[in-house]
Order: sequence, then C-alpha cells, then structure tokens
Amino acid sequence: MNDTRTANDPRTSTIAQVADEFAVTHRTVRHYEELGLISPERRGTVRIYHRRDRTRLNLILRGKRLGFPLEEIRTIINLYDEPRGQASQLSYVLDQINDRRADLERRRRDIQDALKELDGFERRCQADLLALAGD
Amino acid sequence: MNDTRTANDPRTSTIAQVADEFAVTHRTVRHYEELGLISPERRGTVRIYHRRDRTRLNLILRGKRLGFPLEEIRTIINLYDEPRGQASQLSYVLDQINDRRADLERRRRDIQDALKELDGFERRCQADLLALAGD
DNA sequence: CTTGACGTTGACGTAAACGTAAAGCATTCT
DNA sequence: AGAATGCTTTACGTTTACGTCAACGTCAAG
Repeated sequence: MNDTRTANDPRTSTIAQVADEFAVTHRTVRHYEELGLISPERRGTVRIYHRRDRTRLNLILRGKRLGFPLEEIRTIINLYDEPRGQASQLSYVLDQINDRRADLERRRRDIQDALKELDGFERRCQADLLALAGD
Repeated sequence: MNDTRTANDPRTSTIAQVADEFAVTHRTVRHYEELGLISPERRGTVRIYHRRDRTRLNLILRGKRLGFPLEEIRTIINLYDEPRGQASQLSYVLDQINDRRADLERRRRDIQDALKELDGFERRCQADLLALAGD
C-alpha cells in the first residue's frame, strides 16, 4: 500500500511526517532533538513521534515565533515536564514562571506600542492618499 | 573640561555615548550602520548622533526584542522614512503596514496563549505547594 | 612633544540555527 | 534479485549578529 504511516497507531509518525506536519525540514526536527528539546521513541534505529512530541514541537515553534533562543525554549518546556515533588523545586519553578511572565508581558507592551505606531502611520498614509485623490 | 559631550548641542552625541545610553556596545551601533539601519552625521571622520538616530535605535532594539531579523527591521523603519509622494508608493506602503500588523497580531496571540498556559501551570504548582504544606 | 583617551576602519572569530551533501542500512515495489 | 524509497549518522557549509583584536588618526593635557 501507499500509506507510509506507521501501521499500529495513526497518532505516531516518522520524522518525515512530523516535519511535513509542522512545515519544517527533518533536519530541523533532528536539530531540536540534538539540543534535547524532544526525544522521540526509538524503534530499533528509527524515530517514532508521539502526541507528546507534537505538543513539544508546538511549544518550540511558538517560542521561536516569539523570538526565544532554542536553549531558553528548552529550559521552559522542560520546566513543564520536570518532576517537582519538593517545596524547594516548586518555589524555584514558581520563580521561573514569574520571570517568564515578566518577559512575555514586556513583549506584549512592545507589540502594543508597535501596533499603535502602525495605526497612526496608516492614518497619515491614508490621509495623504486622499489628498492626492482630491486634486 | 571633563565633559566629552559635543559642545554645541546636548542632544547630539558620539558613538560611545549612544552605545552607553542604549546599553549596547559601540560595535553593535556600527553594525547597525553597516546594515543601513542608521546613518549618523559625519563631522569629518567622526560620527555624530542626533535625535533621529536615537529614534531609530529605539525602533531597532524594540524590533530585536520582538525577534525580528535586522534586515526586516531595516525595511520596516525605512518604510517610515521613505518619501511617498505617489499613490502607487502609498498603496504599497499601506500593504506593507497590513502585513506588519498581521505579523504583530499573530505574535500577540502567541503571547496571550503562552501567558494563559503559564497561569494554568502556576495554579497547579501553587496547589501542589499547598498540598505539601498541608501534610 | 608624547602620552593617553576616544575615534575610525578593516578583518577575522564565534555562537545559534539550521542547510546540504555524502554514504550507509532497511524496507518495499517490480 | 535489483532498484527505488526512506531513514540514519557524520560532517562540513552558511547566515545572522555581533565580539574581538590590530593598527592607525586625532585632539587635549601634562
């Protein structure tokens, strides 16, 4: 048959499939693995990607869209997964969360500012356009 | 005297002064000039930075915080400065503005999502912390 | 006048994030 | 069986965004 998808479970897939699904190259996916951002199952020598890996890929790509370096992204997504049984670990994690939030909120302000400027600029341009048409 | 600031106008400054003011290195400032993002006045061989250059530096650094590549930042801030006398140029600029806005708004959504996840995660962590304290 | 303190131009180095072959297995189609 | 297809590793190349000398010019102070 023509279906290269892994037989057992439609939710598992090879590297080519996830790469295609997330619109990146397989080299990119492997690069993330080299950096420890994902660790797909190995069936023999072949990589098998599960829902968990997709979740992580989504986080990674969103982090990238937001301009975070991959190393930082790794610490963030690992934060979500690490065991945190002890109070010391939990308060460390809570500190990290606050750092992250502060970072994100600064970005949000930057974006608001940029959008505001863009709006003002657009209005001026449209005014100019109307002035030209009014001749 | 000890004041290295350019004598005539307190609003003009040398490369070391702007670098210090924006908390970057002079090499960074020069790099932006090499890429055509700023073009300070030349008094002889020496660079003199004006308010206009500071405005641009602010835009550049904000763009960087938002994760835009410098080349893209250049086209954006040049957009603000280019002459746009003709209707064709104006509608091109308006198109660009819409592209920029779409980009920024996708980032804003990404940030909202990330903040939401962060909130949920924080609540779970705090619940875990309370559970530990309750023993 | 020479010694700093800054300024300038090359020019090479580097870290991050992949791109791009090259070459070897392992199925799978014919 | 033999060829094609897809996955794997190894390894060097590339782009972006500067860092880091090196070597020189210049101007005010000692």
